[in-house]
This record gives sequence, structure tokens and C-alpha cells, in this order.
Amino acid sequence: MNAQDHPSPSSSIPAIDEHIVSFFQDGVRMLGLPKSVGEIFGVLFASPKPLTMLDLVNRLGISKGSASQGLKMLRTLGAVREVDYNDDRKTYFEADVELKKLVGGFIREEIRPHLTSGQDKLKKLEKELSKIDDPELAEFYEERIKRLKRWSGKANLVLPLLQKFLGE
Amino acid sequence: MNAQDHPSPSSSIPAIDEHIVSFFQDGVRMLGLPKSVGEIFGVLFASPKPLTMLDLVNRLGISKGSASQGLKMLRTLGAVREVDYNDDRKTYFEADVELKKLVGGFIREEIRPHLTSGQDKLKKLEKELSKIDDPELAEFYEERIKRLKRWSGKANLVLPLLQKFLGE
DNA sequence: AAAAGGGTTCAAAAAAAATTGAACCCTACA
DNA sequence: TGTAGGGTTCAATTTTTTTTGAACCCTTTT
Repeated sequence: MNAQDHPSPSSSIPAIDEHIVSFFQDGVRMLGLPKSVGEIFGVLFASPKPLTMLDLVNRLGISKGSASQGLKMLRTLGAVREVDYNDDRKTYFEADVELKKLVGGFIREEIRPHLTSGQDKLKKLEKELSKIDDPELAEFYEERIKRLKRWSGKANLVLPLLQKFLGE
Repeated sequence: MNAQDHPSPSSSIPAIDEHIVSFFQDGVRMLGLPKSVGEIFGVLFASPKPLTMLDLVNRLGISKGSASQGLKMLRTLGAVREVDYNDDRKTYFEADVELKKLVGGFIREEIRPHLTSGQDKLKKLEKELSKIDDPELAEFYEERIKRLKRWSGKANLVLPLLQKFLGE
């Protein structure tokens, strides 16, 4: 059987693993990541031994491309790590199960960039503010912008707190 | 001009409003909500006076359908409220600018349901666990499930904290 | 009672996001 | 040097999500 024709998931997935995978399929959707990423993480999380990319392709019935990209994303999130194993040529992966690290990676990769770009937008907003001459309107916008800045500040404060709280 | 042929956004949007709208377009994407929802909220947030649905259609160049659905979502999130104004037949809307309420609505509508369904899945997972007879494997899965439960518990604890912290 | 205005619904269309798989690249080794 | 295995890339395809707009409902006005 060719790895490229992704068959239906191999029967080697035990029922319990399917439940775990389904858990992460949902979990990851809540975070706005692709389903396949959750599936991959789920299979790794449910495996007592490290797995190769090809193992994932076979167990999940996804394409090599998907597996490769999903693993890449999981690595940059710090949710999965390469491990030495079996000393053959393949790369083996294992799930990182520390909530702290998962949360940290998600914040770093998916949240911070948004907050940063939001802060840039706020700067531009303030420049526009100075161009308004109707003083009543200017006051209104000033209040709104102040509010947005407060939100942005809070978001920046809350992230480290979150990380701290979730760090085991 | 017919309201149904949504024209390009009317020139009545001042530059500063466009910046505010763009701020929320992004903000809302980070939360996994449709862009139009962010735009609608942005226009309302940037307006000193309440607006009707038709105002939104005109300013943003979106369809009546989009505006209606977007407003519906924003109302159920508690991000927008109907106000009496101008006592004509139309319904007027205004943005709710209390971070507390926005966060609360988002948690209630978008996060809690996921957590709840996650907890259901955990219950099912535990049932599967009892079916495993290899004791070594059972131990492994047990550890994993315990971990998932810990995560789930933490998530449930952190939400009220978050709300509290963000409540002005 | 008809018409007009405001609003909602939902099937169809459009847009956006995820997935596929063929074409590659690289390294090991025959 | 050639070729096989493992892995990545990215244009094309598929799937999912969002948006549209026509049909409709309800209420007010004439």
C-alpha cells in the first residue's frame, strides 16, 4: 500500500485513542487551529512511544503534506518535539504534555502578534485624532481611544498572569 | 439607490472610523468571529449616536442579511444593545463598551460550550479506560487522562479569574 | 385593505481556509 | 554515480465558513 493514497484510518487505532483524538479535534478548533493539527497532537498524546510522520499518515489517513505541515505548526508552538529513537533515519515525534509550554507557545505564536498589530493600529488612530477639528467630536473619539488603549494594556497584563496560573 | 445593492462604503465614514473598524476587524478574527461582525461593532463603537441596521448597511457596504445576522450575534454576545432613540419605527443600536461585559459574553457563548463538551468527552474516555486489560498500557492511559482532567479543571478555574481581572 | 418600511430567514454564491499530491530536495548507501 | 527513503513545498482542489439577496413576515400608514 502506498503512503500517498491515504487509506481510511488503520484499524490499529484503539477506541480509546479515537476518543482522545476527538477530544483534541474540538479543543484545537476552539483555538482556531486546523482540525488535522488537533488530530496529530491527539495521536501523539495517546501514544506511549514516539511516532514518525508516516505513522501519523497511516493512523489518521491524512496526506504526507498535511502531516508535514501540521507537525511543523506543532513544533513552532512547542507542542511536539523531535526525539531520538530506534536510531534509524526517520524523525520521531512525541507530544509535549506540559500545559505551561502549550499555553506559552500558543500565546507567543497566536496571540502576541495580534496584540502587537493592535498596538500599531492604536498609534495610527491617535494620529488621526489630531486631525479632527470639531472639539466635541474630538472629545468623543478621545474617550474611545483611551478605552481601546486600556483594553490593550489589560490584555498585555493578563497574558503573563494566565501563563503563571496555568504553569502547573 | 436601493439598499439591496450594497454600494461601496459611503464616503460618510471618516478616516478615523475606518481605522477603528480595521482595529476590530482584526480583533474579532483573533477570537474566531466573522469579519463583518467586527466591522459592525467597529462602526457602532466609533459612532457618538446610535445607528440603525440600514445605517450599517450603508456605511459598510454589506448586505441587509449580513447586518441582521451580525447584529444578532453581537446582541447574544452582549456586545451591542438596542436603544430608544428618535422615536421612529426603526431599531437603533449602540455598542456596549464595558470590557467586562464583552469578555463575559464571549466566555459564555464561545468558550463554556467547548469546555462542557470537553468534559463530556472525558467522561466517555474514562469508560474506555476500564476496557483495557494490558496493565502497563492502562497505567499509561490513566496518567494521560488524569492530565486532561487537570487541564480541564484549570480552564474552568481560570475563566472566572479572567473575568474578574478584566472587570474594569 | 393595500402599500410601504423595517427586519429576518435561508438556499445559493462567494470567499477563505484546509488538504491533497506531484514535484522537489537532501542524505545515506549500494 | 544512481537510486531509494524521508521529508518539504506549493499550486490545485476540496471543504468550510461567510456573505448575499430574494422571499417572506409583521407593523404602521394611507
